[in-house]
Amino acid sequence: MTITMKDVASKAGVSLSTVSRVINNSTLVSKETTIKVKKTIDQLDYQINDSARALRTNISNLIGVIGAGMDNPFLMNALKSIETKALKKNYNIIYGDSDGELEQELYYVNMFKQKKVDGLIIMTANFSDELINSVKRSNISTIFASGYLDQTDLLSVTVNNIKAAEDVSDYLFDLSDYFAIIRGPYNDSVASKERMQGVKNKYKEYNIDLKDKYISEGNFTFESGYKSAEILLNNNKDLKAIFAFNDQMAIGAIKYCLDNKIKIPEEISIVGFDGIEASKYIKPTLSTVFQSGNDLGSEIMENLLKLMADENVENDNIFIPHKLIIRESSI
Amino acid sequence: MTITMKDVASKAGVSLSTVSRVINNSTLVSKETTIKVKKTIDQLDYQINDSARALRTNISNLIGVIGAGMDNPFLMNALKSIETKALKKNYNIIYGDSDGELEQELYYVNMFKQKKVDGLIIMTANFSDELINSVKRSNISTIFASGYLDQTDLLSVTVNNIKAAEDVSDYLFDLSDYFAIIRGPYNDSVASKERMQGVKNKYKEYNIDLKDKYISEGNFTFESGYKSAEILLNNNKDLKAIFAFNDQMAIGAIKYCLDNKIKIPEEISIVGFDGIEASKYIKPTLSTVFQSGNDLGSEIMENLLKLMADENVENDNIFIPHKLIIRESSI
DNA sequence: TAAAATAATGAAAAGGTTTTCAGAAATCGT
DNA sequence: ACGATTTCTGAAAACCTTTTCATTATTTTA
Repeated sequence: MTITMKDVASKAGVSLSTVSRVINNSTLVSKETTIKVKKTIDQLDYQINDSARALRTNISNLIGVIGAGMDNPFLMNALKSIETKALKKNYNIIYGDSDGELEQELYYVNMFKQKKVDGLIIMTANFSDELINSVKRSNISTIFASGYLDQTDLLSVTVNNIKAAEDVSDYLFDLSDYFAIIRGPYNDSVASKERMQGVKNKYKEYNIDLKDKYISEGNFTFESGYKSAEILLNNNKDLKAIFAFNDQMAIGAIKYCLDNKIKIPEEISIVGFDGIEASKYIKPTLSTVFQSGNDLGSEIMENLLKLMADENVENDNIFIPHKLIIRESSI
Repeated sequence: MTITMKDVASKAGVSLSTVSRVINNSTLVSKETTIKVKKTIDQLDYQINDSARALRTNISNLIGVIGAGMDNPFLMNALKSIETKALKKNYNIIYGDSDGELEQELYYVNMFKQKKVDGLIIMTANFSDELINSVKRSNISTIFASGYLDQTDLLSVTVNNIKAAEDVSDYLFDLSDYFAIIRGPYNDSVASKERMQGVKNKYKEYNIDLKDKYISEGNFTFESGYKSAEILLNNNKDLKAIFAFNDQMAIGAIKYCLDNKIKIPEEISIVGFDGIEASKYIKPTLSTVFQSGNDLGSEIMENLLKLMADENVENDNIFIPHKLIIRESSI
């Protein structure tokens, strides 16, 4: 039923090989033949069978991406950028969202192995050993992109979470004797872990005790930010500043303050992380660490392409720029 | 280099066919052989070659989705739901974002044809004739999901944009003699067109003149909402209500009002569309037409699976529920 | 117990490409 | 004008599965 190269060949009166050559822009076919074949391809509305091609060439033109959280605008910006870059090189993105479930992640890695993806991008919240091992065994060119990796044989692209958190800490210590933190899930997020590290570094540097009651665990949602703000403000009567590990939680925290007539930034300063578009359009506008999803995506793809081409990649851990942007939610 | 079924077969001391049978859970292989083969598969870490399988079976286990706007949380919710449902049936999602470019869309349809996707979901902003024709020619089971389609041989799943806009109109006419609209791009969005139709219906029903100056064209971004609010408020001194065709634009409009000390809802009521999570966390909270991305995704997949299984689908145009939710931004 | 049915296995074809190898036709150099 | 290149084309193998058909071994039936 479906039209194959064979049909094209016989209709055009040439051999299979010739048709294939035309399709792949081989130089060794005469101009007239090329035209003739192309015309028949159009006439028959012939479509390449990518499975057959992939089988033969061992190239799938597929890049697998495993991520956590399609409700995360920053991640989606990065994904969009990845997709755009990929398409330019004729790669299609095959995306699997794990929702943070390890089992899902492993399942996806397996599926992607079977699909023989040419490259793999891991943007999961956490990098479990099982995941890393499964990826390593696969021998697929892979970029990790939620945080730093200490394994020298693996490549990561990420914002410098530690440094960024240190920047925020420095800024907030200027405003107040201490500040509270709305972090991500304790065991499930590299980014959260790293940002926490940055905070700890600064608390230590300034010799200030980082008490447990300064810290609340959220899960990167608006709602968890709202609830965390309530807890933190109740437990710390003189609290003057909160650092939330993403913008959604920061916005949730702001909402809690507004609902409870707590003045921002007069009574409390709030800083987020990511710099999503919405952070500019809430009132008060949100102070936040801006990182560009576009930057992340570009850097990921650039390096992945190098990796796939077996070129040397200069650095194990690549950082994208970040910038603390002060807006109305902090003073 | 790569391990194939042949390797498994010879190591396990059985034939190729037997290995294949074990992998595909055929009943006609003895218990012992099954165990033996499975063990060797584990030992060798054998992975199926999906290209070969797809070539042979003509089933790719791939579902193509073409969408516009990964920065649209509602769309992403739907996509997430699609993906979850798909995975349960062992389908992988291959997503292409067109950014509203027709050329991109056609390109993706072509790529997906070549990849021999088993099903196709079109969530682009607009359904151009070219796109529709290309899809039709492909003979791939397809669901359209941004708006209603009058072609009886195609299936669409969408919120009832017309009815929803009528609901909002009725509500706003209760508040004020007229209201302004922030719509989507003129030619590029079915949803916008349909919602506009709903508005027009009600203006007509109540015999009110829908003046051009009541309408501003946005592009579904925060920023365009902000700018549109400025234009509308400047051109209509006694304006009491604005209907924005999505939540982002509504939030942008709110921001403009707050920036300019225009009281919401006392001086102006604002209603959005979609009911994204953020609409609950801005201040004032946003009145909006809620539709569930989850509903949309489920309904799409359910019908797509039926379509792919050649089952009859009862309805050409399937509507998912919507609900006008009144919050603080309107009275 | 012999014939018939069932269960388990293997050999081989088919699916649609790409690519190597060989060969024919055309062009070149001298 | 002849052999040597160069240009173009075709035949056939290979990629890795699934599946049909045939075959052997086992169990059932009368």
